[in-house]
Amino acid sequence: MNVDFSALTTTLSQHGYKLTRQRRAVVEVVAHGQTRLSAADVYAQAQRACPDLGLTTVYRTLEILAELGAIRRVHLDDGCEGFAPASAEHGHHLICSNCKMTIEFEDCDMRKLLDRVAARTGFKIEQHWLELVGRCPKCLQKAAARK
Amino acid sequence: MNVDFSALTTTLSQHGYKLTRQRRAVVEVVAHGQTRLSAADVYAQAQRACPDLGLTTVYRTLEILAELGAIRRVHLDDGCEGFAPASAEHGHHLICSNCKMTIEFEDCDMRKLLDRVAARTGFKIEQHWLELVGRCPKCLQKAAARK
DNA sequence: TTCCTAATTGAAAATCATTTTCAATTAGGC
DNA sequence: GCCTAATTGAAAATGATTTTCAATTAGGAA
Repeated sequence: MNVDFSALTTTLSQHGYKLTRQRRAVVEVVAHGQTRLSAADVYAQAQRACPDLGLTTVYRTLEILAELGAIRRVHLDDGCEGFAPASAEHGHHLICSNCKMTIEFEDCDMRKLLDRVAARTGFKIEQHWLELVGRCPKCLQKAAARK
Repeated sequence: MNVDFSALTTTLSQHGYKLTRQRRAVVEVVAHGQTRLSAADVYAQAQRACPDLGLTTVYRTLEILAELGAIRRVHLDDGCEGFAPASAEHGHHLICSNCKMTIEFEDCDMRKLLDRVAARTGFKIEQHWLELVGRCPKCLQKAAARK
């Protein structure tokens, strides 16, 4: 489920990025992330390990990680951008609306739908963006225990 | 494909909203929209018919229309929020990455996928966000004619 | 190990999209 | 026509994000 810290730093290196303390701190947070995180979330957490980390660097690093495919942008209902770990080349996210826990899933299996819509509209479909929102097992349990 | 201006103003009325000149101008743009539009897009167009329209009112009106289900929020890759007409209770949008022309489609038919992911993860899935991006027939034709 | 330099940093400033404030205006019910 | 709650928009505020630029540093080369 999680992406590997070490694989990630290697990827950064291979793409010509220097491995600064700040970048390592950000990658650490992202690699162990179980929830979708905003830049502010990442900053708050990474700053504990790296107190001289600036928010600007968080934004920059997240941008690079997204470009490298290590994280994926997810839509947040409060307006700001979120990121979630991406271990798969092609995947989507399922997010708990309560605790924000995030799970990646790969097999969206949309071939049929895409073909159908394409055939009907004449479009050539190049991308699809899918995000699922619901309640995770834990939050469901909590809600049940509350009744 | 388009939502009806008149049905929209009636809906607004029925929900207790006054039909101001400004709101009419916004609804006019939205009702005839063939593309996904940002607030700024709507403002630029609606202002022609209603020169004393303020951007604030555009935002407010779009918000109301979204709440009433007349338009739907779509994800824009440039960061700001977009809106697209919604004539169906439940639908999604297909957007041309070139000209931004937007088509709504209803039959996302995701039952199977949702059930599969739910079964695997233990989540109770409540919402799904789906958006397709590609090239519309017109832009495809242009690109072909260019070769 | 040391040196060097291009890459990187972050505080401050800037930018951008959006929301709030509040006095002035107005839609529409009576 | 009157009245009032709803609505307006310019200005200000807000919050997320990006840019600027002098200072710092990662890591390759010697």
